[in-house]
Amino acid sequence: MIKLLQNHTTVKAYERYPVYLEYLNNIECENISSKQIATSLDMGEILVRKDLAKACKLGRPKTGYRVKELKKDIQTFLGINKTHEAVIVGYGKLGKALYDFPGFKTFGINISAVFDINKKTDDVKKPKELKDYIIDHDIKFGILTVPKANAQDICDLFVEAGITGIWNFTPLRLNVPKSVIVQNENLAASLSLLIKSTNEKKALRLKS
Amino acid sequence: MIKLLQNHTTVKAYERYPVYLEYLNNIECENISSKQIATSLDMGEILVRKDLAKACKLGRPKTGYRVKELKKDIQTFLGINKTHEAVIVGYGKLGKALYDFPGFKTFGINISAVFDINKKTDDVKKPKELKDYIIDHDIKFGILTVPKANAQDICDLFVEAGITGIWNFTPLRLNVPKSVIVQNENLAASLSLLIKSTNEKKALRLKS
DNA sequence: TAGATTGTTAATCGATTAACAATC
DNA sequence: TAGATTGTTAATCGATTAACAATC
Repeated sequence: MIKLLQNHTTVKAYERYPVYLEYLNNIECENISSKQIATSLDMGEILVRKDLAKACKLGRPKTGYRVKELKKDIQTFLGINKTHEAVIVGYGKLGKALYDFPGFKTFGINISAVFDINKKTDDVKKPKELKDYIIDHDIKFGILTVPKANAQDICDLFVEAGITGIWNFTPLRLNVPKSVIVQNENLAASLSLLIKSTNEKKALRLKS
Repeated sequence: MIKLLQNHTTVKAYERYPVYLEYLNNIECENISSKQIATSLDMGEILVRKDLAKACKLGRPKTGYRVKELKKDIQTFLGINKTHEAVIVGYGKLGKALYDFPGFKTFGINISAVFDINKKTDDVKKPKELKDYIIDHDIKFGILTVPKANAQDICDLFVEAGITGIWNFTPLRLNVPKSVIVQNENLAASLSLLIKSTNEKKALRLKS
């Protein structure tokens, strides 16, 4: 079996890199130590050092990391130093909100086109054009914000057309070949975690 | 130090329960085995059994779990069997999209009011009313979809007014007392993970 | 040199999986 | 009874943390 993520860097770890990047983008200084980063982000100092070691070669004793180079290294590491074309399918409220998501620019994603069954404006294309469009424009990323009932159908079109990464905002677990990556944006799971954590904390407070 | 999540159930585990629930809501049968669930969701059978064991008491050899009871047990376990009041602050595109998020209903969250600096419609309230509103209506959850620059200020209002759970859609790491739970919805991290995974898979394919 | 900070190796911790006994 | 499935105890695996040597 192909092991997708190497170097013992786990999924969870990868989610930390954008956090580092966001932090680094908002500081002024030229150099920074792992301790400073860790303190600011409320993380373990050694963990930060280990993460950074995977993404960059530098890091000098006594002075720390050069902020400018570090940012560039993390960007390269994440593969966001080049532009990737993407489409959004499902141009309801969530699709519209995502269209303006500033993160796309930060991460080198360009929204090439949006698709929806209802042609709401001139810029919105029909799903029947989707497959050809993806192939013609060599799109690699698809963002899925359609109703659950249509999710698998659109997903199949994505796969047939050669898309390799799907950002799935529907609650449906998509059926895809192993070569396609699906990132499930599970808002429901996230919300449920918030509720559960809050309840548990309340319970603990009542107990103590 | 207070240990927030007990019973060796980790954060990651809690995100699986809504997935089980979603799955159970979409099947017809009366009974289901851990093996069936595991196969359908592409998970480990034993993991499913362990998860379910934490949420419910039943589970009968040979027949499996009663779907109806199992759903109820998971709902109780997640604390979504009662309604919680919430407010959304920041009524831009994302805020509007979230307002219609069907998950709120599923998880017993009622959006009591929305706030924005710009009074876009009659229903949108001004942030200066926020604190009093939260106190008067005993709101416990705040959903934060304002620009990053205003995030900490609104967060502080949340805390002062007694909100205990914040769903944070801004990229800012909020500063809160230990008694308040923040669930960061890190879209940027998620997107970056998708890009990274896709790149790695591509690299692996080229290599092999 | 002394002190600060990195990076690596070993230890710990926790989550997942495997093995298996219990039960219908 | 035999077979299927649960639930528990032990083993494995991987991620985080601790300890410490290396370096400026």
